[in-house]
Amino acid sequence: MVNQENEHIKTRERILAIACEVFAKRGFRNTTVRDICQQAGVNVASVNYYFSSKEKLYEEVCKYACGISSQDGDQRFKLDSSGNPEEQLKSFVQALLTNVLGNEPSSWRHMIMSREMVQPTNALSIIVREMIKPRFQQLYSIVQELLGKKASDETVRRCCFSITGQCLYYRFAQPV
Amino acid sequence: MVNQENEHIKTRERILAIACEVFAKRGFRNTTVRDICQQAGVNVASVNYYFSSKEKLYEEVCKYACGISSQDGDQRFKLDSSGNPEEQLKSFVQALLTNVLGNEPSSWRHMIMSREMVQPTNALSIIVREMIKPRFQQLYSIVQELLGKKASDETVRRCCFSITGQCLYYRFAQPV
DNA sequence: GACTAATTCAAACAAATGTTTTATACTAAT
DNA sequence: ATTAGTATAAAACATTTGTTTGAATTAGTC
Repeated sequence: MVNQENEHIKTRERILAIACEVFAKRGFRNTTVRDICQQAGVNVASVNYYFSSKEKLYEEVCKYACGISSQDGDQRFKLDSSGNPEEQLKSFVQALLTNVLGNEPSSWRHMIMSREMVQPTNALSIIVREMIKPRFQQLYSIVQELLGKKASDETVRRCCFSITGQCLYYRFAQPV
Repeated sequence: MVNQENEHIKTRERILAIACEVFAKRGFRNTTVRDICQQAGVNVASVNYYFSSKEKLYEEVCKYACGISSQDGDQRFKLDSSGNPEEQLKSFVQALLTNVLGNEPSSWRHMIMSREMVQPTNALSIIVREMIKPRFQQLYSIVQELLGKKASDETVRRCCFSITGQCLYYRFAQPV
């Protein structure tokens, strides 16, 4: 076999897809390799064959989440950079909320993100930061334009914290 | 031995105290009975002897957290029901923030609460709800008085969500 | 001081779980 | 068709971990 990139995607991707869901749903420790493999319909050894360990698989899941974020998600976030700041902020919040609260396949990314925030695992929270930082930057510029030049950096940051805080709270409070 | 209530508190309480910290710090699944016992300086069998299982010990920890909440915490919350609504709200937020952000021994309660919100375990989140609900009620009445009679229930609730959301966000965002 | 109940301890047990192994089936190039 | 590299499968392995056991020790009671 020659083309290592395009072949065997089937099982490898199947594992990755299932792993995303179940890691998001149950967390790292509550997820067993056997669970993933059973749901994916592959052999138990497959995880170590393709990802060499459960931990590496989880890293791959996180990277995948970040990758999607810079494709899918951020596109949705960047759609309307045309309107005035008020409208931009409105659509930003709307996009964030639908992303955060959605039950669609996209929501598992935020589940993993939430987990990482409460229980950071290794250096993976750094990867997660790659997903959070750009969004925060975006929101920061919107708020800055909205408040004008006179607003101090600290003020703008606090406003951003306040906004994202209110949005993310709905995710955390969902089980309550 | 006769007085079952007052004797042997030493090791039992020592286990409980350590368990609170380590469960809060590492979560349920990442905590081993051996860890707790080693840190507490007791034998491995002690957990099952006094609490009959790791899960029951965790329940006990949660109940303990709620118990403290209705003693310590809520006292701090109820201190100044004298001032006007604005002051009450201010002191409420202040109390919540110091409780949420504090590194003192009291903060482990909120760590466990946070975990339960992201990853509810069994019916224990019900117990946690006992800690959350009364506070929310308190905040609700403050906000209601602040907004006047004309404010709808939904409006008041949303304001409460907004406030607690902003406060709790600082806990979740701490690792970031 | 003897006796009974409670506690502590070391060891072992049993189940779960990540990982490795070894053999077999498959795929593609020569 | 043969062969070499790849993928899959079943079983076994090794470790972790919650729990149990049974003996030894301690504490309280008469």
